[in-house]
Amino acid sequence: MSFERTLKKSEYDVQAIPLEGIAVARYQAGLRTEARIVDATRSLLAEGGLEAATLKAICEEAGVKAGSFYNLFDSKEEVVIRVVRESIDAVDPDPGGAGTDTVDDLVAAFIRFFVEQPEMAKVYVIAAVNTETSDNGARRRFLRHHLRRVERFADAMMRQDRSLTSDTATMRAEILLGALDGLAFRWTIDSTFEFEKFALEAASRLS
Amino acid sequence: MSFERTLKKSEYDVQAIPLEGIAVARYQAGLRTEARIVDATRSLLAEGGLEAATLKAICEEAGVKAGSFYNLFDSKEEVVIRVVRESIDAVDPDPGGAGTDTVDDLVAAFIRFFVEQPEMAKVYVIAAVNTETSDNGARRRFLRHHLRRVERFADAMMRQDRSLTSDTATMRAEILLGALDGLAFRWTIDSTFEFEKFALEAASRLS
DNA sequence: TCGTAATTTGAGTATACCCTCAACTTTGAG
DNA sequence: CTCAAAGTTGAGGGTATACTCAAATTACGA
Repeated sequence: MSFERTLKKSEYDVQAIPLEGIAVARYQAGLRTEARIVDATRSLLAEGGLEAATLKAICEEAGVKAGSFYNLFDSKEEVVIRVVRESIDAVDPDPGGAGTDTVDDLVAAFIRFFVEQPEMAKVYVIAAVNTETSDNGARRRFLRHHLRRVERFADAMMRQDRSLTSDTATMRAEILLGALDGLAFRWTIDSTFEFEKFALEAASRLS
Repeated sequence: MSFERTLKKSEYDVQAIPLEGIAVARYQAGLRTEARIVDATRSLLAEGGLEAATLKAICEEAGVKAGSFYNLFDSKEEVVIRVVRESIDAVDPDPGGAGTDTVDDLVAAFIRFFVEQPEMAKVYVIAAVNTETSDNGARRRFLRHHLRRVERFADAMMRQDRSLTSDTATMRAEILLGALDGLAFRWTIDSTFEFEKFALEAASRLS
């Protein structure tokens, strides 16, 4: 077992940024292929979830052979996580992190992610649950993402109510996010569940 | 595609109960084997989750060959679901359904399931999420189980507060269960999360 | 134009899984 | 004791998966 790992092309910024002393020149062809693979993955995930996004399907959709895929990515998981993260970021009410978002904004963004991109949301849930035992790195990424979100919710709560201490705000944020996650999960089991209505009700009771 | 399906031995009550006109006599050997398979599955699930409970592992642990397994069960899923269900029933505060359980009882039972049988709880979550697209029967089973639970929570809430209407009680029950599920999910990602503390806090805010 | 290095190929490896089935052995009621 | 039915065997079918690599091809800076 080695602690080093090969850095893949896709991990470098566009156009040859040196990293750890190693420069990698990117060709246009490679960048385009990378984009096609990411697009193909996004489309497959949005259409049929994780089940549909097999390596074979991704490569066919992207018009690429498996070898090319692995020239650019370390694993299938890598591209899946990247796509899911991009999808979440796409509904962020305050991408710049200016600290101006309200609790309502954040709740609305959460709801929007699940309502507008249900398959992607399910992938997120499944990946988060499945990841636990096996991949430690992925698990930590999910945790970090969650903690950032808790912090933003807590900050928004404190901006709204100056008398809140940081601790109680964090606790309330965890509970509100827990409820939202749970209701979203509820909805993945039964798509007739009125997720939005319940989520808004929960938010009003918990913030 | 056929709408009929073969009934397996394990689906009959012990000792030859006729069902749909077909009687099946059970031998002691078969009953013992069935028990060994269920025990092996429970032990593997509790130890290493779904990942550990492969057919091969189950058969080895039970000291049985694959053919024997399939003489008794239709599929691996069948025995897994049975074990998970039994585990949930094992912490039921009111197994008889006498209608005497309080909200606190139900919350405590929920917490106990996750704290005492974490791996089993994860299996429950994973199975519920994964099941969605593929197996429709399993999905409906999970949904039915959830709805029963909502009903029990709602009933307990109404016993506690006579002024509650059935609708608002149901809504509150859904939200409380959502929060509990979400917090449990949160805890599967990070085992240092103080699940019990947050769950109790959520319960006090939501009931 | 040249040569290095990025990219692509695609057949193949490795592996894991659930499940089947025809032949054989054991059970236990009558 | 008999014998039909229950139970058992275990090799292997079928299918899917993610991933590898040596060799061929292409891009593009110098």
